[in-house]
Amino acid sequence: MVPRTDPLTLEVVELIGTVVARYHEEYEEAAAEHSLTGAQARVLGLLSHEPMPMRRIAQRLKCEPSNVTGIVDRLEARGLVERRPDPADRRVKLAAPTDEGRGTAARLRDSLHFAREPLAGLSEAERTSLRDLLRRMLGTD
Amino acid sequence: MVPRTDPLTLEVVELIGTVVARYHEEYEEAAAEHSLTGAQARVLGLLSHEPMPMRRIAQRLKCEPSNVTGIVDRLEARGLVERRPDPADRRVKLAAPTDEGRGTAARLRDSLHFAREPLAGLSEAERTSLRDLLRRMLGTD
DNA sequence: CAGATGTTTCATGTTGTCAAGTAACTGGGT
DNA sequence: ACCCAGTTACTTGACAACATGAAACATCTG
Repeated sequence: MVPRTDPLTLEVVELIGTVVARYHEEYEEAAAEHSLTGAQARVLGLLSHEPMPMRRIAQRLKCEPSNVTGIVDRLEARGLVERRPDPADRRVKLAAPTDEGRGTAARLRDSLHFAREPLAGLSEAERTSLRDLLRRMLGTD
Repeated sequence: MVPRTDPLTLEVVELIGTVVARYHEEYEEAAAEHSLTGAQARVLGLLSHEPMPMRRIAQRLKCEPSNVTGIVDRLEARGLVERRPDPADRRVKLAAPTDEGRGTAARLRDSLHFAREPLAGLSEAERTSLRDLLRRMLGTD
């Protein structure tokens, strides 16, 4: 019943685990530099692309909507995000970044060095190859 | 000031973000199947390799030692882990998995499908290539 | 003995779930 | 057109887990 996993696959899995760990570390660190928690940074990053209803944020974060209420509350209290009515549906509240929120999101993105610097060590051909392999792994092809 | 990032690199970074998200999802899901939280599963996994002092667990998890106290408390309350004195230093408590804890850890590892199934779609040459690229990215070479 | 180290406890804040409540939309049936 | 039942969006409240920081305690080290 135990799936047979050859050493090569195991090594790749372990490498991915390391990538995941490092990515998280750097993400939290970058968020902390802007006095944000990881969850707050993720939401702000989402909203900086486009405003969206609370419900949609919850779907993206894969958590309960009631949880999003609190996170947006805290972002709103700090003036980084605001709630707007949705003209098409009065039940809906659209969360949108303020100007300051947009600025913070941009600075946050820039301080997210991960994978950008390490990737610089790879040639363009290698990066293309890495992209294709990751795509296939994720079934994004 | 903004580091120039070509579209290819950006895409790779985004793909890695997706990998990270999916990895976490599956990890939490696998943990939940055994009625564990993510943090508890991580600690149990750590200890299943070898017992270690609380302090070391905190270093591995990159959190405060006082946090580990609570996580190990909950694992101990469920009979998955026990605290033993360290014969060499009476201040230290070694956390070690019980037999049941070892079993749970093993079942947990087996239910961690991530990357194993997706990787099956790659040929051996491709997996080797992916391994080498990840190694170089991580500076593990 | 003085200082450093390992663990716990306490206070506090954030994230997460679930259940209940309110407001607003939707699709019948009359 | 109207109303009503059911659904959907969001919030609130209770509660558990996770996380930090400060303070307490026992123990080690020089």
